[in-house]
Amino acid sequence: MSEERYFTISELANIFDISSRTIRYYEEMGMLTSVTRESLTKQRSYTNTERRRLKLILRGKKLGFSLQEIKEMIDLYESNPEGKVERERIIEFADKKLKEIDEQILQLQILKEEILAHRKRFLDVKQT
Amino acid sequence: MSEERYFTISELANIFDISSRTIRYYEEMGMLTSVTRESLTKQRSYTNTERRRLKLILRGKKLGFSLQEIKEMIDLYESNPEGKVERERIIEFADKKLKEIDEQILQLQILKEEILAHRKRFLDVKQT
DNA sequence: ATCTAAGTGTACGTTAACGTCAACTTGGAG
DNA sequence: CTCCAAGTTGACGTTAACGTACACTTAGAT
Repeated sequence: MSEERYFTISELANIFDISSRTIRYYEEMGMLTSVTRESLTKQRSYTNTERRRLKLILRGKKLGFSLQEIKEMIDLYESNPEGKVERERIIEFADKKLKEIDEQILQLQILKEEILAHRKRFLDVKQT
Repeated sequence: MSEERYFTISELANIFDISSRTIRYYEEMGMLTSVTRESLTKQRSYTNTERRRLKLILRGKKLGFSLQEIKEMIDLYESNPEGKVERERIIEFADKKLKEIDEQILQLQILKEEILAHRKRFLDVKQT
């Protein structure tokens, strides 16, 4: 399953419709790690793994999370916890995030209802 | 039903756990209108209507919308459309927002599933 | 009337998340 | 080898959404 497909920075940028600068910025922030092939080259190269990470980051952004929050999630997501304490910390964090997400979904549903109600009021008014 | 309860700026700030500066900023942006009582006083006074608006704004923020987006929604929400064209524009806007919200809910559910799966993996590992 | 906590306008400061520009370096087509 | 589009590293610019500081003004308890 090891597809050794490599992406240049502008390829990734095009795929996700963002700028190269943005990708470099994410790397600068430690949210992305480019695979500089054997340090022979100075240009960045990305694998499918990075592609997926980028997708994760962008989804997080769309959902209103800050880059810092996203970084925290990804870091935990990819950490390999040694002891029991570490694992418990992760579980705890996950539960916290799940609660936040549920709350967010709930709020979105409320907003949705309100917009629907509002929309209906305008449909009802057939004549001025 | 006309409860003539008035709020000072810091009362509202305390209620929503934000700063007075933030409220003034929202007003400056045209998202909030203080009721300066008969222009006798120079201090702001808010009614329950403004309280609700503020709640709307803060919910929007929590959901990742920018103040500009929230302003657009509120403006449309409170506009009294004259003609048919105006009403249609509002319906259209509402439908667009509803789609966005549904998409956002979907993305949140996906994220939720991923976190749950990840969480499960750590629960499964009982012994190191 | 007075005093003080709360409010006001004005203005400059701050942080996140990039945009933009300049002065190079790199790599692949011809 | 030669070129040039694409990439790189700084560094400074920008915008949204407030924070903060200052020099007043206002309101309400005493």
